Amino acid sequence: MNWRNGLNFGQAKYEVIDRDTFIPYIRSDFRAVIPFEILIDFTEQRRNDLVALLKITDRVSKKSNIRVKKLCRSGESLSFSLEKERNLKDIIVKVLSIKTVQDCVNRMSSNSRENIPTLSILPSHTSNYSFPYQNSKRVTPIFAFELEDAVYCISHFGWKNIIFKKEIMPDELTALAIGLYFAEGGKVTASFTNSSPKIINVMLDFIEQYSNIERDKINARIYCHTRLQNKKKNLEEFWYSQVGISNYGSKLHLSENSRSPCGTLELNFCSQILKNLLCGLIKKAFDDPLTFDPKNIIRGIFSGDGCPIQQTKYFICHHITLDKNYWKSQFDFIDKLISRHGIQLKTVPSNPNKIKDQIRAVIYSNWYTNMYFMFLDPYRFELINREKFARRFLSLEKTRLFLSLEDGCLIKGIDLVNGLRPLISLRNHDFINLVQKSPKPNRKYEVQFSENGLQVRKILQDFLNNVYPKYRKELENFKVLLGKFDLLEKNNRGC
DNA sequence: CAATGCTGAAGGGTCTCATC
DNA sequence: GATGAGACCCTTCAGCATTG
Repeated sequence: MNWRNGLNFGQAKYEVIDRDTFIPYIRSDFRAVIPFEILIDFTEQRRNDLVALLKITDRVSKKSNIRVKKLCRSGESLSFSLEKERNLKDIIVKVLSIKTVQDCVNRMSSNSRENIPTLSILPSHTSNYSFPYQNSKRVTPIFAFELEDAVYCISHFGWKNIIFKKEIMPDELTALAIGLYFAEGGKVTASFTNSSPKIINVMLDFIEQYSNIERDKINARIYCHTRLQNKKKNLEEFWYSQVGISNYGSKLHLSENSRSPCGTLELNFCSQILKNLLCGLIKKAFDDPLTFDPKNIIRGIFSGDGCPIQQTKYFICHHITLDKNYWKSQFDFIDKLISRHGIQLKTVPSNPNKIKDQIRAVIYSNWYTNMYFMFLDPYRFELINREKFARRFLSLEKTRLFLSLEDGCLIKGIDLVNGLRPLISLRNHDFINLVQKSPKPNRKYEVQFSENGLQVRKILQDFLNNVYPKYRKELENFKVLLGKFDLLEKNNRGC
């Protein structure tokens, strides 16, 4: 090769091809320098704090990668490491951009609700904890370059380049991912744990859509009951078929406590930058809640962390468990979303000064609110809770009565006090009117539906006849699927 | 309808060690 | 000194029961 001397000490060797392209000379420590004549096209001075965006092409395989590299002073030149590319024999480097560390850390601000610039939500530094960041420390800067429709990132001490799309759409998928990561995402590392393939798929879809992290490269591990320890292969095949992940840990994560028949999948994205991007999105949803459709975030949160609780025979409430240390901001976040639907969220215990250990946000919903909540479909991605909530609501006495009530039917006054008492609250909701038709002692009332009442009953009937059967069918299909992988339990505790 | 109490287990934090 | 990858361990919570 026709090496010619560099400008610096005559020791840097490289071959300049073009204004921005060169063949590097790779030293024994896998470092190479950027030719001075190329460097000065990008920056006026050789400072210590520069970061470069380089396109590195392997001339044998013709494959190229765009990578962010921190530049280091090396004598009078600036060098970068090619250790990561040490397997490539014949490479050519094109300099795309050079910026100062400060410029790489600067983030644009944006109030856009149409397309959210990735750089407006990506934090400038990684933190050792997730949103809401209380007691969290800034750990290391995240260097970011915008190029065409992508953002290339690396953390200062990291060696994994992450590529994001330049803009994130505030659509359904993003809102769901925000809710899901808020509920189930790792607090310290970028991880995600869940036993529902549907939920895992939403998260993976989001990550694949907006980053270069692909699902078949993600590390996963299966958490399951000890009785499944001989079925590692079945479990892996099941999860591969459902979410397309093939990279599993060498051992199962066994526990006597696991209940899911297909185990719980633990994903490790191995990227602080990804975790921080997701936290940035959650923060955006918190700071500027009108950006996202709240019902999709709610669906994420409830599918992940919520559960419908049948408190009494007549009453269903909804729990979301909060983190003991961060409950206040978590509560505010959920409350902000829920209140936009006119639903009231409360904390238990109601007096925060009495907090011993467990804090949860609860929706103490009356029948009417619960019906609205059911139509909102908060548990959309959690088959079991989704069916459970619908089944419990549809079996409530008041629901059954409302569905079976005929417009214009006559009822006895005595029944209003006993079995048909729920009619009074239906009247209070203005769904029906009770018109007295005969006097004491054998009072009779005629049930007259209001227009609103007829309409709501029709929606509810449609739900009972068309929507709820689908929930059940999905649950059945899931059991059949488990059977195919020989994972169906005889006593079937998980379902 | 609202709030508190209780208990086994579900889910998530933390550790280790090699690597950059 | 931070990150990535893997493995282990323990704290917080789901869901019901009871009381206000």
